Amino acid sequence: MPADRDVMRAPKGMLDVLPPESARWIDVITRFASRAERFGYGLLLTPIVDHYEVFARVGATTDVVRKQMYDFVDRGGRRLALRPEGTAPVVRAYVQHRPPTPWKVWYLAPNFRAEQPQAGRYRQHWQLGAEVIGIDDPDVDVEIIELLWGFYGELGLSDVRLLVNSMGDAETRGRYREVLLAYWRAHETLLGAEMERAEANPLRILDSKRSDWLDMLERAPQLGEYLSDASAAHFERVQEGLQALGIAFEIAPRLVRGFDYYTSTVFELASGALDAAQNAIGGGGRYDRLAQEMGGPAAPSIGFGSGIERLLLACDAEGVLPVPATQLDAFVIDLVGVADTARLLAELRESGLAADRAYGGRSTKKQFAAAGRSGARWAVIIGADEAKRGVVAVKFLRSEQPQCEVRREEIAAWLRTRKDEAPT
RNA sequence: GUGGUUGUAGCUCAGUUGGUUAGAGCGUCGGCUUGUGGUGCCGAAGGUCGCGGGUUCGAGACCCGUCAGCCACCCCA
Repeated sequence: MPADRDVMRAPKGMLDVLPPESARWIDVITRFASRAERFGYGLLLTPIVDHYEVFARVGATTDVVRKQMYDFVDRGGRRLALRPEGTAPVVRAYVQHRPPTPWKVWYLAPNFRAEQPQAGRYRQHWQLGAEVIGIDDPDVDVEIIELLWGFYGELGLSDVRLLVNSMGDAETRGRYREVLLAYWRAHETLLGAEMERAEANPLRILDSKRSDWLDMLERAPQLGEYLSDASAAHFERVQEGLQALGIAFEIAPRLVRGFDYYTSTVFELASGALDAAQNAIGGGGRYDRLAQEMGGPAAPSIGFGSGIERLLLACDAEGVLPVPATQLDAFVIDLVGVADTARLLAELRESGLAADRAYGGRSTKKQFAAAGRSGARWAVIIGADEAKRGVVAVKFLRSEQPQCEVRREEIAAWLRTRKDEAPT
């Protein structure tokens, strides 16, 4: 049996998010939810586990599926897996329920991948994402990128690069694959042990970060040259749409991304403030055949995922989205142990004010210290003398205004009025 | 999964060529006569030196293993 100290802690590569840091999560999630709803997307909630096959369909050469999945057999003998990525469950839900298209949904969900953890790379990480199922209009590609791009702007991020590319359709990819494979074979010496990987999935080598391959990669044949007329036209319209909205992008010919299901438009948003290898804060693309591959109707689709942990690292690096200051309005201080404290506190809270107190019969001094630490705007003091006269004392904790008295029955309304007048 | 690096109180870190009861700052708690916070002064709690083994008369310091964080590859958000 392992010792408590080894086991009474979050599993490797997984995080606890404590207050006050967690307040930033509320902030990020709320902004995304509000923006997505404004764009006409509705929240989709799917189970945290799905049948193994749902993810297996994502692709046989997709690493996330092949060697990073947390899968298990449940008590009914079903093979299930913790969700390793966000798109497959959405498409599965589409295939199952057949909602009218275009089906526009957003989601917030944890993903699980058993990889080697690092800062910005966790075994459980949370993604905010959006998908549009059942339409291949390039305007949708533009909209989905705009949804994500503008979200980063709303968070205050400015050092973000948008990389776009087109993977083409199945036929172009097949042709390109062969060309690329021939090219890798010509560089077999340089590839060495990685030649096996190159044979299995020639595209995967393209976005390698190895410096000794840089020259070889730059000279490699480019996918763009092999695009069909239809694919090229689609990609062209996406670029025009982005330009029309003033969204700055770069074409990244070697951007191929790690999921087999991608076709046509793919994109990635990289934070320039993160110099680590984990600088991709969001990414996605088209997957025009996935619904069919899951046994559903033809439903060309596009979507993206954005990792919350990385997003927050990028915010830290840019010095934006600080931990929000406390929102506490009032701190109730009980100087004489009167029974009214709980009642007064309840009144304030029920009237919509954020209010708190100290516990355990602390001394006056300690209660004021706690009030100061809490960041509350006012201390509402119940003393023997005041209670006798039917009033409470109000002290301003964030300014030098003199302390005043307010009638006991009016205190909630009194604080509400002042809170609404000057919300600081 | 591969390679590298780090690991001392809740947090950030000291800890001299291995040598007695392991330190500081911040934070927490308490006190400075019990009705007024943020500053000040005093005090306290809090550490199996990540864990296990080894070398040694003696290990927080050295060696091996292991776990965890971090970095690169890989992959990706």
